[in-house]
Amino acid sequence: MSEDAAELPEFDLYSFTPYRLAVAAEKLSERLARQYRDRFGISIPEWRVLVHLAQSDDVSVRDIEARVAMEKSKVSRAASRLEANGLIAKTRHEGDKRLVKLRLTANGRAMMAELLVLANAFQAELVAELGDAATNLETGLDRLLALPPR
Amino acid sequence: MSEDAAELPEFDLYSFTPYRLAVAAEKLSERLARQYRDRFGISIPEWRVLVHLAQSDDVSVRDIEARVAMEKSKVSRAASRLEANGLIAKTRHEGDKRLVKLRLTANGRAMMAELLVLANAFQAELVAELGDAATNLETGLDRLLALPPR
DNA sequence: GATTTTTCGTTTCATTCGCAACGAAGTCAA
DNA sequence: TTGACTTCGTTGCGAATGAAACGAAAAATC
Repeated sequence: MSEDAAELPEFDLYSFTPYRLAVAAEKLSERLARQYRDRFGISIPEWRVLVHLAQSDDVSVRDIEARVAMEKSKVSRAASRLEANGLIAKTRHEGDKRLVKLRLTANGRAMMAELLVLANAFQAELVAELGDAATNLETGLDRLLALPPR
Repeated sequence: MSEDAAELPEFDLYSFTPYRLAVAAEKLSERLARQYRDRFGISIPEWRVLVHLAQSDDVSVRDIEARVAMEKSKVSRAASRLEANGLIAKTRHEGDKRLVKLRLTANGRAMMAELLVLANAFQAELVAELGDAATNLETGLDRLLALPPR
């Protein structure tokens, strides 16, 4: 008997965790990115650099690469744009001349003062929207982020 | 008195949910993408198209755009690559000639037979790795994905 | 102290992306 | 019918991306 095409294994995209996670992340990112863009004219990579600089001054590109999960070329380009826009200053490290020191300018600090308030509000609103599930989500993310790379 | 730079609001990047979610999603995606690439030579957009085609045949670009959360241009280009590689066939819809009908070729089906097994194994392994937290994560994602867009 | 190795940040290159514009096809309304 | 409007999929364009190559500087090795 001539057979139909073989059956494929069962698989449900909508319960596939990597897919769900990607869609959820994109959803939040887009929501947030819209705020940054509209209010401050910055992108997500730029946002990450700025946030890290707000937490600790005089950081190198390498530091940021390690701490905010971004390729160094991405960091480098984001930093250049931020410098061009007068939000950060780039100077050479005195001791080790390979390193760059990134630091918020006065303008940058002023902007971050606004931006961080907004970010905190975003987080609070999100937690409120999620209700009970907020705790579940964070527990899951904790565990996931703690998984060894492979 | 000349004042130091004003204090910035407290903000912790590592407890900021959009950031955590983005990093987690990227972590899983990368892990998965490596498998696809190494074993089958396909990208994530191509993967999404293929998976949807495995679930329901004769789909249009518009359908995929709606169901797998991808821009139509991304779908279109992914489909073109897949066609060039002989994994799917593109034909015009008979009734409405604007539409394209996408369908797995025999080669495509054969590959998906393998690929889907791998995907299921990936999911199972992930759940095992997450342990209890797997349920938490899914509950959180359910709620997050159900949030109205804004 | 000279020379190999490593680290740091930038830049080049090819690819991919999102957005807008487009032609083709279908729908709707006068 | 005819003309306006919408929908579908592709493509052109400029921007962004990751990977690799690069020069400069520091560290390690001999």
